[in-house]
Amino acid sequence: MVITPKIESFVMHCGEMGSRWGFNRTVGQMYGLLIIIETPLSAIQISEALNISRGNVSMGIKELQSWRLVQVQHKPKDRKEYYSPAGSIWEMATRVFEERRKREVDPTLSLLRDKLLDSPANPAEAYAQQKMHEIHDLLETVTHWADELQTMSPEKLHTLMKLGAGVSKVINLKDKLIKAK
Amino acid sequence: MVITPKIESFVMHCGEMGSRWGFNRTVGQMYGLLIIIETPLSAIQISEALNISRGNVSMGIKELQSWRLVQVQHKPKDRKEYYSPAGSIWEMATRVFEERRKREVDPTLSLLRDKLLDSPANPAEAYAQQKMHEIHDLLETVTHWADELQTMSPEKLHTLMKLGAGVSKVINLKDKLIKAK
DNA sequence: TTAAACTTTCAGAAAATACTGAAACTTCAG
DNA sequence: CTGAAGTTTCAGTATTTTCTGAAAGTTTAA
Repeated sequence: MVITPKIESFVMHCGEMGSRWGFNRTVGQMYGLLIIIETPLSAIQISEALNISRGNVSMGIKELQSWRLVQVQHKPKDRKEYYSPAGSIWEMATRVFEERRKREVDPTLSLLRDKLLDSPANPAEAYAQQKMHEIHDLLETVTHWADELQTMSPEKLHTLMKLGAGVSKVINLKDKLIKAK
Repeated sequence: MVITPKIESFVMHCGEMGSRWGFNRTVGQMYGLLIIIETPLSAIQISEALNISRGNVSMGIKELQSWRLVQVQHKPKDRKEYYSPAGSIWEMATRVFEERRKREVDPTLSLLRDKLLDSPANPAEAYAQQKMHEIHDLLETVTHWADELQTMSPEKLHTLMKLGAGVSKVINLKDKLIKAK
């Protein structure tokens, strides 16, 4: 495994960004390393490359697995487990996005649903519920939209994104077609 | 300012989610409180409602301002500053999204651009650069797409989201129209 | 000016989070 | 079975982040 300064700086960057992306520094570094190095790596290789303890690698792998971002492989005549990123870059982005939604949006959505069940006891609560309702609707719309985007194939999604604001025109077009009926 | 158990549980939830949304617990609570209480609140009111120090409120407000999520107001005959959420729920979501992109994506994009400037020194670097290139392109596409969505009016965006996977059909339609030329 | 009313800053304390390393556990070849 | 080769767990430690409260700074009415 060759780690040149360029590769190292990418890995360290992933570490620094780690916490912003939803995991911690070492997990970020581990993931960066697995992506940037072509061959699958064993736990001990990761631990040596990043100068972190074997135990920490084990915990980090577990974390990455909970995000469905790594795959385990075995080599013949070797009992070690070798890790590599699960799926293409595109799929990884999709997974991070999806998992983050689960962690960042779903709990709030369920709390709001719950709070919106019973009726307000006074004007302050009436206002509060109105706001909660707005947030709930927004999150639900966004969640639903994200769900649907994810059922689209990467290619179609790519087309859609490349289309950019052009989508707006296409929608106008559609509106006109409908009205013209 | 009336804080019923229902309102309190919303505020506490915002605190718990805070770190997942990009800020810390008290900042999350403060923001939740400002959203859910109709009247603008002074720093001291916030500090009392949440049982946190006056200094912490000052730092929290600063943080929320850096996210462009709060507004300051003044009441006549009163020197205190009163805080309230900036913009509609929809605008808030947009801002959080935008600011997070700035913090989570932009630094990586600029690192990648930099690393991709010079040519690979060996096969390991060639592989690494190929991966960096893939990530770069993905992030650039997504960033660009997000930029364009943000220039759309909230209503149009809402229409687009409600349309959901239907977008896919509209795109197909567009393709057919083009090909039919 | 002055001083009251407010805000901000920041050093140090407290709390939360991450990391280590050794022990416990698992697996499998012989 | 046994033990070598590996993985996981977790108590304790280290590091990072957050919070407090007192001091310094700012603004304005009189």
